[in-house]
Amino acid sequence: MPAQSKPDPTPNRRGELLAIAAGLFAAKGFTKTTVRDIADAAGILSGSLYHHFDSKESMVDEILSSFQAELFGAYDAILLSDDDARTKLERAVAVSFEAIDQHRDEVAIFQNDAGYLGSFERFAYLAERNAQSREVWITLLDDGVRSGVLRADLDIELTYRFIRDTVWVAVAWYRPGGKLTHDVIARQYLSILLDGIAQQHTPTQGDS
Amino acid sequence: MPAQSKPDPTPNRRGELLAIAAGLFAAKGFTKTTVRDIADAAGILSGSLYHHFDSKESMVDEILSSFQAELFGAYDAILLSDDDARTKLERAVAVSFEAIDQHRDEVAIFQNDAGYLGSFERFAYLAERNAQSREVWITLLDDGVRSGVLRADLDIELTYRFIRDTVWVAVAWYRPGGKLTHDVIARQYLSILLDGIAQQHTPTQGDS
DNA sequence: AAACCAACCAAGCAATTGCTTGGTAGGGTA
DNA sequence: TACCCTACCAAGCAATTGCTTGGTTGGTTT
Repeated sequence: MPAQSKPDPTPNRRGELLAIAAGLFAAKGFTKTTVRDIADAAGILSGSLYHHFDSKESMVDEILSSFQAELFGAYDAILLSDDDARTKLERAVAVSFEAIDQHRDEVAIFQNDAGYLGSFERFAYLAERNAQSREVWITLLDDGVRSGVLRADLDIELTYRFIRDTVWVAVAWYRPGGKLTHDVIARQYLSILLDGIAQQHTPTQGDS
Repeated sequence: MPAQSKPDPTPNRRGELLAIAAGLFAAKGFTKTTVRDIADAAGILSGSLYHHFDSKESMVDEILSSFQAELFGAYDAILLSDDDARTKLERAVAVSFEAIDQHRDEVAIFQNDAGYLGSFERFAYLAERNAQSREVWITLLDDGVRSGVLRADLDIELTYRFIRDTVWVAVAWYRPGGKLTHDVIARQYLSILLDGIAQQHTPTQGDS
C-alpha cells in the first residue's frame, strides 16, 4: 500500500530539497553527506535530485551564496549607520547571533566546509566574503580605539580573530528553542568581551 | 663502536608515518585524507601502510589518545596545585596555547573530527575527555567566582563555552614560527578575557 | 650458509561515491 | 483526444574508497 495516494501539495519542491540538504550538510558535513542521504531524507531516489539540481556542489553553492548576501547586507547597514562605535560593535555582534539563530544550517556549513569548498574556483567568493568580514570587524575595532571606547593597547588583528571565532563557533552548540535565546547569549557575550570576566577594581598586571 | 651508522635512516618508521598522517588529517580532515594520500606523502604504496597499522582508524586513534593523555595530565597538575584561582585560570589558558603550539596537528584533528569519530564506539573516550575538560574549566570558574576574583553575575556554563571555543579554535589560524608566539597570544587572550576590550570607566589609574 | 625479519611492492576486490540514461505517472492545457 | 510538463523511478557506470593477499628485497642474526 502506498503511504500516500495523493501527490503532496508542493509549491516549491526545490526549496524543500535545499532545506533538507542544508540540514544534512550542517549535521554531517558536505563531503560526508551523500546524495543518497539527501534523497532518502526527501523520500525520493538519488537520481531524482538531478532533475532539480546540476550537482551536489550546486546545492551547497545556492545555500551559501544566498545566505552570505543577506548577512553582509546586514553588516553594511551597520557600517553605514551613524551610531557611535560602541553601538555599532554591539549591533554587529547581535546581528551575528541572529544569523546563528535564524540560519543555523548555513552558518554551520560555512564554518565547517568553507575551507574545503574554497579550494574550488566556483567557491572563490567564500574567501572574498571572509576578507570582507575581516574588514568589517577591523573597521569597527579601529573606530572603537580611535574614539576612545576601546583599549588602545589591543592587538587589533588578534582581537578580531578572537571575536570572530567566539561568535561563530557558538553555532556548534547553540540550539534554538533552548533556554538560552540568541539575544541573551549576545548580551552575555558582549558583557564578557567588553568588560571581561574579572572583578573590576584591581588593575591587571602582567604587562610587558 | 659508531653510535649511529645504520644504513637504514628510519629508527622509528611507525612514528614517522603517524606524524605524516597527523599532518594530513589536520590539514584535510580525517575522512578527506585517503590512505593513498598518506602513503604518497611517505613515499610508499597504500597497501604498505597495513604492515604498520591495522586501519586508518587505528592511526588517528593512536594520534589522539596519546595527545589527550598528555594534555589532561597537565590540567590535573594545575588543579592539584595550591595556586590561587586566578593563577590557575591563567595557567590553564597558557597550557592550552602551549598544546596548540606543540601539538597543532593533534588539536586540529580533535577540533575538526572529534564529532564524527565520536560516533564510533572505539572513540567513546573522546566524549569522556570532553566532559572531563568541561569539569576542569567549570571548577576553575567556580573557584574564581567563590574567591571573588571573577564577576559573580556570570553564567558559568556560557562563560566556559566561550573560553573553550576561543582558546581551541585558535589552532585554525595559529602558525608556529610566526611573529605571534603562543605565550604572547596567551597573554593577550587572558587580558581580553579578564578585563575586556572596553576602556575602563574608572577615571583615574594613578593609584598603585 | 641458513634462517629470519621489517619494510615494502604489485595487483586487485568489494563497497561506496556522484552522476547519467531512458523511461513512466499523472495532472493541466488546447 | 492529443500533447506537454513536472516530478519521479529503475538501472547502472566510472571513479574512488579502505583494505587484502601473496610475493620481493636487503639487511641482521645464528
